[in-house]
Amino acid sequence: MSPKATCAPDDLRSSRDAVTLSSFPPTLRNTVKEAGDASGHSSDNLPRSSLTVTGGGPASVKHPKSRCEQSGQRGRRRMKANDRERLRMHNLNSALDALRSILPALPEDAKLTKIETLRFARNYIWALTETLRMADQHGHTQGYLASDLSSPASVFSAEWDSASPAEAGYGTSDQRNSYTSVNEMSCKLCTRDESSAVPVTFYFKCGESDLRDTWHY
DNA sequence: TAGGCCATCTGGTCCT
DNA sequence: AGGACCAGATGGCCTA
Repeated sequence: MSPKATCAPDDLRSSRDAVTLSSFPPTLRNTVKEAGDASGHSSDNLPRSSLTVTGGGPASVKHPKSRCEQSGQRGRRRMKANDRERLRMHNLNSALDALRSILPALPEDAKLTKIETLRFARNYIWALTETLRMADQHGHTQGYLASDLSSPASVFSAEWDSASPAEAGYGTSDQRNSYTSVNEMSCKLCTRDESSAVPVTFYFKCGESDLRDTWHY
């Protein structure tokens, strides 16, 4: 009942070798680049320490010399490294925002956390892949998929549901709560052309679950 | 108030 | 040598 992905999506670990801008589609790549050029000053990721020094971490304990106290070449190198690291994290957050933006629309005020975004994206990609595979099996690939494949959003409509039918009890008045606390997200994918469409509804989770927990109709 | 999430600082490691 | 990446630690903010 629970189809397993043919690929191995479990390894979400990114590495400097695997994740590069060139690995993104042009549109997303541009988005990421723009975010980088903008120093990651998105509304959600305003650098908190651009003007004030916060955090400091264990280093402030283990290494009494703070940012302000460090002097000389060592201090300058450290400050440059901090700036680079800050920008790197801003770029990473911008990329995550770009990823959120291409995922199926969420209810208002239901912004996914970082880990939820990654997990949900993985499952969403898997669901799209399965949909294509099933459409191909039914011989419906030629007509509508070929022309729209570059734009999944135009091929599929996605409807959010607070919970799967089997777990309808999870629904609460608080959408955000129902999505994140319960750790359940479901997405119904339908092809646009109902006549030739393969009706597929996926329900999957954004929590720490294996794709084996994903099921479809 | 506890717990989750996040931004930041920092030193270590690897790569160019 | 310098930059990129990573993980650990810490404090701030928010919510239940």
